[in-house]
Parts: sequence; C-alpha cells; structure tokens
Amino acid sequence: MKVNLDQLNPEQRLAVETTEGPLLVLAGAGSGKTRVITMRIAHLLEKKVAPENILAMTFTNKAAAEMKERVAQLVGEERADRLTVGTFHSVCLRILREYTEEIGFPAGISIADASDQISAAKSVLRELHIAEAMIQPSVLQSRISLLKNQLVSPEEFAKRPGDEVDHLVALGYERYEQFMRRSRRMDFDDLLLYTVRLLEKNEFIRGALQKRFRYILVDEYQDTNEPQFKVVRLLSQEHRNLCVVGDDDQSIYSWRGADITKILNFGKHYPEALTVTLETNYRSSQEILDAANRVIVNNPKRHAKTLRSHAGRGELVQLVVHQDDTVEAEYVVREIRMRHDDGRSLWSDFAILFRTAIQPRVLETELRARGVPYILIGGMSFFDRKEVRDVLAYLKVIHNPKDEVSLLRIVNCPPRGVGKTTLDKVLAFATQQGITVPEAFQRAAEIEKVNMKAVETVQRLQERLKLLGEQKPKDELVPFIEQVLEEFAYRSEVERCYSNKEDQDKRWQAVKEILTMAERHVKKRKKPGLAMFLNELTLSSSGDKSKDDTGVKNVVTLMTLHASKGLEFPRVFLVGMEEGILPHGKSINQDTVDEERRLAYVGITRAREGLTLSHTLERAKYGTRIKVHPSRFIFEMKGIEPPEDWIPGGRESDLPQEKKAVKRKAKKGARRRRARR
DNA sequence: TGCGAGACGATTTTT
DNA sequence: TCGTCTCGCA
Repeated sequence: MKVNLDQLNPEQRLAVETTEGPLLVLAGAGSGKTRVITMRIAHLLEKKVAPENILAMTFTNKAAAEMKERVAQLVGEERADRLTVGTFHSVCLRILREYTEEIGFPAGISIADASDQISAAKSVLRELHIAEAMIQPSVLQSRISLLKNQLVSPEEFAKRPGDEVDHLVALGYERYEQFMRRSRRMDFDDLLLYTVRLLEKNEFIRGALQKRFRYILVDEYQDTNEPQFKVVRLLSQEHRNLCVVGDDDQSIYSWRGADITKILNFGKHYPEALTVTLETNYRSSQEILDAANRVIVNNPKRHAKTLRSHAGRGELVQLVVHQDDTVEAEYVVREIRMRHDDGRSLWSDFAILFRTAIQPRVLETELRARGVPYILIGGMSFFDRKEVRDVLAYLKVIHNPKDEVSLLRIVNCPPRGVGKTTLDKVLAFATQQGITVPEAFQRAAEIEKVNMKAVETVQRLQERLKLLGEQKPKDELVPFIEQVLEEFAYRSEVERCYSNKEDQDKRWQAVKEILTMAERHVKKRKKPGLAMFLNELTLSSSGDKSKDDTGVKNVVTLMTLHASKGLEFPRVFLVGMEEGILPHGKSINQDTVDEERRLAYVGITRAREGLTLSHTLERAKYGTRIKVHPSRFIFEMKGIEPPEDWIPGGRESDLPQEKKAVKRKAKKGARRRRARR
C-alpha cells in the first residue's frame, strides 16, 4: 500500500501529515473532510501505527460505516477491521461492557431508546402523582437529557433555585434515575456519563485505555457535548494525539446538548494545538459560496473562514417571491419538471429543503399531482412502527424481565383480557411498594380486588418469557425470533388489526425486516446473541435506510435542513425563507438566531450548481392565513438593509414555559370544575 | 375492553 | 388545518 498524498491540497496535506499532538481541522462545507480523515488514518497506518491504537469517533452510524469503508479501500479490509471506529455511544458501550464490574452496574444492561425514555418519564410522573398537564413527559425527558449533558446530577439540580417547573424537573430527574437503575437500563446519555465516571475514577482503566488508543480522531467536533468532550480529553490527556475535525458554522444541534464552544475554544483547551483551515470547496460554484459566506459572516462567534470554489463562478443564485406557499410549491415542482423533461436533469438531481416538518405537505400534494417521484426523508422511522416496537418489546422482555416499559407494551398485545383497570391497580401497587411492574405482577395476590384471572395470564406470560430467556440464543437467533412470533401468534395479531390484505402484508413486511436484521447480525458479529442484537439495534436506531437511499433511486429528495447536513445535490430549492420560519419564531424569542443562520448556511452549501431560494408574502398557518416577511438572511445575502416596512418575525411572542404551564393548568382546572357540575 | 368524538397543540430529532 | 391523545360510553 502506498498512500498518495499528492492528490491533496497543501492544507489537506498538512492536516494529514500532522500526526502528533493536538490538531484542529476546521473543515468548511464541501472541503474534502472525509477524504482528509480517511487519508490521515491510512497515513498513520503507513507510519507503522498499529490499527488497534487508533480510535475514530463519529456522531452517526452512517458516518462511522462510511469512514471504515473508505479506509478499507485504502489499506485493505483486514487492517481496517482492527481499527476502533464507531459512534461515541457505541464506543462507550464497548468500553463499559469490557469493565462491567468496575462501574457497579448489573450485567446485562439494556439500552433505552428515545421512546423508552419518554415512557420512563411518563411512569415517573405517574409515580410522583404529577399531572401531565403540569409537565409533559417529553419535556421532562428533554430537560433531564440536557441536564445530564451538562453533567448536572439530580442532587445538584435540586439545590438550584428555580420555578415551579424546575422543581418538578428536579423531582422527576431523581426518580427517573432510580427508575432506570431499577429496570436495569441505561439511556443514551448514561452511556457517556458512566464512561466519564469510569475514566475519572479508575486510574488503572484510564491508563490502559490511554495506552490502547494512542491516536484519537473525532469527526463533527462542533457537535460535541460536555460528556463527549470529557471522554475525549480523558483518553487523550497523556499522549495528546488528538485530531478533531469539524465546522463551527455547521453546528445545528445545540438544542440537543451540542456545545459549539468546544470547537471554538479548542485552542484554549489544548494550547499547543495546531489549527488547519480547509477553505477550498470542491462542491459548489462560487456564486453559491458567496451567498453562503455573506450570510454566515454575520455570526459574531466563529472561526473566520471564507469558502473558495474550486469549480468557478457558475450560475447566479435565484431568489423568487411567491404569493403564498401553494404558489411556491407549484413553482418549485414546475421548475423541476421542466428541467427533467428537457433531459437536463434527473429527478435525483433535486432536493427541496425546508425548516419545519409541516412545510413538505403542500409540496407533497403538488408533487403527487404532477406525477413527480419523490422521497420524504425523516418522519416515521422504521423503529417507530407499531409492529417493530411490539416485536422488539417481546425480545426486550425476554432479555431483561425487569424491562417494565416493554412488558406493559406487550401485556395485552395480542389481547389477553388484561384491561386498564387491572393495569392501573398493578401500577398503583408497584408505586406504593417501590417495586417494578414486573415484580408487582408476581406479587399481585397481595393486591386488593384485582382481576386474578388477568393477573394469572400475565404471570404465565412472564414465566414463558423467562424460560425463553434462559435459552440464550446465539447463532440461532433467527429461528429463535421466529419461534417467539409463532408462540405469541403475532401474525394473527397483525391480521386481526388490519382488515385489508394489503395493509397486513405491509405490516408483516416490517416484522420480516427484523428477521433480516437478525440474520445480518449473526453473520457479521463474532459473538452474536440476543443482548448484542438488541443493543446494536437501539444504537443504530432509525434504521436509516431512507437517508442512505438519497440520490440512489431516481427521485426528488424532500427533507429538513437538519437532515440535509452532510449531503449534496446538483440543484437545491430552499423554500420558506421567511421571518418566523427561517429564522424560526421560537429561535428569535430564545435569542438563538445564530444557530438558524448556520442552518441557512448548511442549506445553501448543499447545492452544487443551482440554488433557488424562495419566500412568500402570506402563508397558511394552523388554518388561518398570515402575512409574512422575507427572512433577514435574504437581506444579509444581498448585502442590503431591510426596507422600512419590514418587520422581524417572532414578536407574537410565545409565553415563557412556566406561564404556559400555569395557563394550561388553569384551563384544565376550569374544565374539571365545569365537569363536576 | 375497545371504539369514537372532541380537546389540544404544532421547531429541528445524530444516538 | 390536521394529526394525536384522552376521556366517556356501549
């Protein structure tokens, strides 16, 4: 193998060749980031660094898989396989599994996915007798997650002064932690937190891992949160061979705990660091990049960089004004049709990008009316499908009998005569005794006036699942799952729920997809098994086949700006460039317009040759039509001041959280009072 | 236990 | 406007 560095530009080459010490690679959009990362790994290997000593962490499974594949192309499968490449979460899980005893967490951890977390939050609120009107489960869950991301413990948070909602969050947070522990589960955040704790407390393990991972690489560093930052720092603090790659201008996930200051302050955290800035863009025309540069330069806190096109001037960026969103959709679809019918473009050359999830509706209607094939990315993921969740719930309970969320899901599916009344009684008993629901079923004889017939049915179910769990399927995973489906007559359940044959087949298809995944798991893994399979599925959630399909099938792609990060299309339509949408009204109120600007920047830089921005004069919103004003980003792009009559969006100010809760409460109370009369 | 009318709320969603 | 969730009834 000979890695040919001549194909790199001087900056890229510097980034690849600087192997020792901390290095920050500021990789502007389309600047050949992936290439630099893969070449860098190949280069390290060529310098006789053992693959086992290299750790590369990404945020998505897709990015991890791609990285591995591209390295394999350079250095061969054998060596690429020995690298540690994975998402932060999967790498942490691997570490935790290796040191289960040291962290005081019972063996056989199962991982709670997003909807498990919501269910857990629901249970917690129920246990605490807090009405969901006071704080919604999803709000509680996201608050908890944010706190965990900031490494704030329940005790610490409880000590902080706060309003009524904060108080509920404090209570909920503490209970949530107990709940997760009791049902032997970790959520996504825990994977990181336990790893941080492990590395901080245990010198021996820290030392061992530092020795193992001599060269560390982090992708999308602008999205790093506090725990991730700590993991990286703890692992690299001795050898300091840390290379982080990212673009502060593309940090769009702060609402999930991503902390842009980590990339902004890399030089402070690692004073001896070298910074390499990649500004040559191999994707877009200069016209498009000019537009992007003019917008993003308005952000006060950023690493200065200006993208230069490798491709030349190109077409002018188009800006179109429409009467309303219907006209806008008609225009976009007409333009696409025209270029396609002329033979100038394929359907897959086009992407339509938007800020919010309701925007594609009008577009879809129009696309369908005009017979344009398209794919809408996002929306319901594979793992949100009822059937998939059901089957996985069975498997989860088999693996972990204490998994109460999953047990509750399957307890009456297919119907077993276990109704709400019975469940309520068991839940109340569990709360009162401080035990899990599965345990409560076991001790249901102690519950007053409970439907014993229903309870016995559940106990038999539990017994059966337990026996299945003792089988510990390994390579016979597929037949095992088939056995489970057979035994609990899941096929008939699907048929019962949907009267028409077509629906039934569609639903069953999803179930079969799980079997396919299991088969793949057995083939791929050295040590396959139910536990591994479930955790792998959770960590690779979304089963994001759809996103992989972008540009593969010949269809137009519709997606949110968030979903578009990392992708590119010859021609992009960015619709709804209006105050209140981009920037979103809530961001204006929350004073996070900088992030919206980055979002606009991400959208603009997806385009290779053609970019059309559009905004409307009025827009249908929740039934009524409202007047809207062009986005401030449009004026920034043009380099002009907004006109006199221009009004910035977002003033129809949303009430702050706590007032909203009070209002909701008041409404509920009134309703209840009315109901009593 | 299971279905249907009405209240409610509506940014973004890597793992 | 529209999809989801809850509550009340059969």
